[in-house]
Amino acid sequence: MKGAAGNGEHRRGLWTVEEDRILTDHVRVHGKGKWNRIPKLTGLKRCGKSCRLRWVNYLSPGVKRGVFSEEEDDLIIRLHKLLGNRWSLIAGRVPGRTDNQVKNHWNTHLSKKLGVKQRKCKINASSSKSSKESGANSRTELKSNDDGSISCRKGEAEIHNVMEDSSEKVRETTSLQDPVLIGDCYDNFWDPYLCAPNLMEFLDQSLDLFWDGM
DNA sequence: AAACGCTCCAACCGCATGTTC
DNA sequence: CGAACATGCGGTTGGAGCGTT
Repeated sequence: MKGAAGNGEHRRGLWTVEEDRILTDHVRVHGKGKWNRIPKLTGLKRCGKSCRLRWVNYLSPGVKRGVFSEEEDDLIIRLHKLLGNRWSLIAGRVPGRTDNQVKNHWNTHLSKKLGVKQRKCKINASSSKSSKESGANSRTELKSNDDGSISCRKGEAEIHNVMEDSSEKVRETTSLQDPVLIGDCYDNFWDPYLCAPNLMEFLDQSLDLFWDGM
């Protein structure tokens, strides 16, 4: 692992079964949050950030393991086309999947599958710079529900806004002449559905159907 | 069997934003 | 109001595991 030397206070690298058990027990009793206090309270030699990440990406009961289904792939591809590399937003729309999972899956499978060039897209704010420059609006408030599902309030609103913007752009461009791709990083990948005027309606319906089938 | 290369994904880092005091 | 702390995000790294030579 990167910086394996560490500072002596915190362990790094893969989590052991025992560490997982300690963290899980702690979260069961005290709930999520106050991650920085966990090392002190439990004796875990992990930093708070590491504890949070381990819980969110692996130990949380809402996290789905295993291979991505065709439906999930399709959903991610569509959302990525709209949102770019805003993994938390995308993950918020893919039940049971975390931003890290979605990001890894995209980088290792989907980007190859689609032949996506690893360059910045114009309007999707995919780079960390551009998303950071967009300020608070780019932030997502993810909340784990009691049933283990994940909701995303700010993200929901933003997806809505992005879809509106995209839909508007589509209307503008399609009324002129040839359709223009939302992002310029998709070669040979043109999805007529995403460029329909009723883009948002279509996507929301797709998502509803998708979740109904889960 | 050993060496090598490649793939995949868990985990880390830096930074921005949000919250508390 | 501002500093300190907490949380969350996206990019990146590195090592385990697997296939190939």
